[in-house]
Amino acid sequence: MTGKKTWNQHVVKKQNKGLVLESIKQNSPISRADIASSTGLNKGTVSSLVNELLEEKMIDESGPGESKGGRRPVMLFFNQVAGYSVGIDLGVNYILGILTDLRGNIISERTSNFINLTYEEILKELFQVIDTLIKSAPESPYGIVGIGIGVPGIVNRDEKILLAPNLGWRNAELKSTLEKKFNVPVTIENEANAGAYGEKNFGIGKNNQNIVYVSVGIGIGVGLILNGQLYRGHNGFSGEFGHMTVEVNGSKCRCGNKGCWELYASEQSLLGNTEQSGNLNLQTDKDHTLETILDLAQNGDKEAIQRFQNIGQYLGVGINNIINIFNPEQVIIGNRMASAEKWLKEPLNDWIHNQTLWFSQKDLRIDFSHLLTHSTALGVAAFSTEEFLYNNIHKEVTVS
Amino acid sequence: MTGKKTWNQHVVKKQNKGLVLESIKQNSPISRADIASSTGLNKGTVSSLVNELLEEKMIDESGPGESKGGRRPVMLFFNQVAGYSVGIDLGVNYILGILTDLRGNIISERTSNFINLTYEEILKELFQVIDTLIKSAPESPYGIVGIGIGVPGIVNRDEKILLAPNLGWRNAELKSTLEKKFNVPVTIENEANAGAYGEKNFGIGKNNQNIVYVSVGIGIGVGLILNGQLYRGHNGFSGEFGHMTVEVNGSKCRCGNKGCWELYASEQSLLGNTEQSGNLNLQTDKDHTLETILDLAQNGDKEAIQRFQNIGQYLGVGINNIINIFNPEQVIIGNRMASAEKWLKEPLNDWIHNQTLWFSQKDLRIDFSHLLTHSTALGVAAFSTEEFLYNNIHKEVTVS
DNA sequence: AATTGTTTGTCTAGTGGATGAACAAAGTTT
DNA sequence: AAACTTTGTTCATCCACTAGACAAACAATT
Repeated sequence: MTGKKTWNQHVVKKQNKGLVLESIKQNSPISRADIASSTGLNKGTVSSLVNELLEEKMIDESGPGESKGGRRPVMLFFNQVAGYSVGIDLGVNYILGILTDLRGNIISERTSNFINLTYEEILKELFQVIDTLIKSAPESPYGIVGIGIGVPGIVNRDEKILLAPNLGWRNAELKSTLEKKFNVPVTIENEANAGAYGEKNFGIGKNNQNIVYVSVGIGIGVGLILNGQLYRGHNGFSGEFGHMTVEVNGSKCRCGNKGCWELYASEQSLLGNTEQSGNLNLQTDKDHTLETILDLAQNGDKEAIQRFQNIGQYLGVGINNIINIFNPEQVIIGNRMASAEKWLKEPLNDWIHNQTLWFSQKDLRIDFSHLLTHSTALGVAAFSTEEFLYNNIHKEVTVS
Repeated sequence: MTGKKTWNQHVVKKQNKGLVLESIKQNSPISRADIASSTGLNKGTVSSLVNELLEEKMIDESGPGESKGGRRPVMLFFNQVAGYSVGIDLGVNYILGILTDLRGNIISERTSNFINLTYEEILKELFQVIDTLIKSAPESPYGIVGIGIGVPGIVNRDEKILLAPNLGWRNAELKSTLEKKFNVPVTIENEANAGAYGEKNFGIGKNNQNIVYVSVGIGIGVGLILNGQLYRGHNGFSGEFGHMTVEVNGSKCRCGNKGCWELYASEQSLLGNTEQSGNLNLQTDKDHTLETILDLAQNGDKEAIQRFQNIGQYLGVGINNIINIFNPEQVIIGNRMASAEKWLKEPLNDWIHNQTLWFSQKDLRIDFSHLLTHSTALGVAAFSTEEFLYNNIHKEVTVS
């Protein structure tokens, strides 16, 4: 019988200050008077909160703006370069690292590709990527506000990596290792969850409150934004849609189950590693990657196109289930497979239009990510940024 | 850019008062001092809030309790008879109505069975049930605090019934009709959502924050409690799991789709109305109901038992998907089919233990409802109660 | 150019609610 | 009986928001 917090005026102030900051971030340039009328707060309250934010260098004052028939307003801007955030997409055979400002603009980027490295070797590579990114950050009042890592695996509520099958990791304590080394807050999150968060904040999912993000790569992961916030499940590992049964008597999956969705609708299926890829026989049938098959399709290869269309349809099967379950506003298809939008879109939409209950199709959007491979890195970077913006503004920080 | 609320001391007071009331409701009898230490609020604050609640007759003071080595405390009780709530489970061929006190204890109950009535006839029946229940309520300070109706259909965010296929309703404005007639707040909710809420508040789902409630009757509906609160989806109609695809090339469903879960795991399948019920031929094969088949199974009829086991397994298929998706703490199987727990349990558990990812099985409970057919009515009654308890305690109410 | 009215932003007094400490009442323990 | 504990109230204080007055800065009108 705890967990519940008492409420006092400190909470009120923190919330209102966050509200003012949010208002400036979303609508800058904006005057104090406009903030007061749009938030409903008193002019005086806004004035004092704005002054605190100015002292903390979270916002900037510019010269006077346009008059609306009276005294000219002082325009306020969100200081997006008050600090920087590091976001890492840790893939099976690559690291994609970015440095973003507080608005999520990518300031610098660094990638590293590898095959079959051990945990220690990947860690070394990771340290190097992060080091380079941190060094590339311009001088700023708050410096690096945090590091976020997106991983293809199961992360529990304590941000411990329980299992990352494709990396061969188990029970990795990455968070504490990194926090000790870099001395900033570190967030570890599942790749699909982070991608969903990235799309909500910077991508095509802006302003939507109920989003299902389907990350289609080697496997399939799903990130859920429900009622405007990321849903993680009881232990932190929701969204394991990849192992949803779509054929009760289908092929065997390495998870032990049969007929799992990701056998039919992921890169695995495309590359012909499963029975389901069927009789197709793409020339040599070996050494193909998503990229080479994309090239073939681009050049009109019927077999390649057929494979994509097949995947599109199976994506439809699973997404249909998801829609009936969640009644989302939007479904976003992201990660590597999103590059094949051109061939996936039609069979996918066809399946859904024919199969989904009519009332669930109302107001429903199905989109392909525009951030493509950057959703995850942007998402994890945003975790740190948000944490910094709305949980640290009440502290008495000495600004350099 | 609205929707967000400003925070002021009124909100703080309302929240704290709710916290105190909740504390008394959960832990009565309890003293003011204990409330202060368990909530973290100041003794003085608790004292003044408690006195307001006493004036409002929401709580009662009893005589002194046991001393812990000093002055004896004054014990406080939640006044569960300060008002009453009406909850209705509106089924396809029955109405189950209950009157509950503020703790969800059933005070009186009334059912009505019918076949093939028109909307107007059902309405008339409904009015009569509600009237009887209201008249059965003892004298109390607040009287009837609200009426809740659970319906087997799609309810949107404005609580309009968009579609109730088995009732043959479309676009029914039940809420306003009832509010005009009875002049109290009315809540309309989907039957499975209400059932989930009922189980969380009064049933086997108490104290769990992430619950999936599977209502198995003629169809299958699912109610979701995520992060401790009911998730309704963007337009209010999440949980249409009944039409989740479990066999891509399965039998045709009336929804237009193929291989829907509810064809294989609901009463429909049990009663032999679908291809899936297979070669079984239960004597006459007609005029059977869930109850008669239960009787047969009870008497050791192998065919009947086989049918239940078959359904148990298919329940496992769908629930397995649900677990992988939501990583819930608990799955509750409710509604009419829950009576067959004895035969369903084993095949269901077997399937899940074999098929579900190991990490999702951690801390997972699979339970059958004990409230049985009462989950929904209790749930909708609780909507009104909760609304009354935590949104009306700040008003200046004149208590009779 | 003077007047009038509007908009912006600050300042001050006032309000509501939480807090901490003092205190009385009513116990138990020694 | 004296000393200590626990309970619950009271009161002065603190803190954040609000209302309203006010000055500064501007546009529109005369």
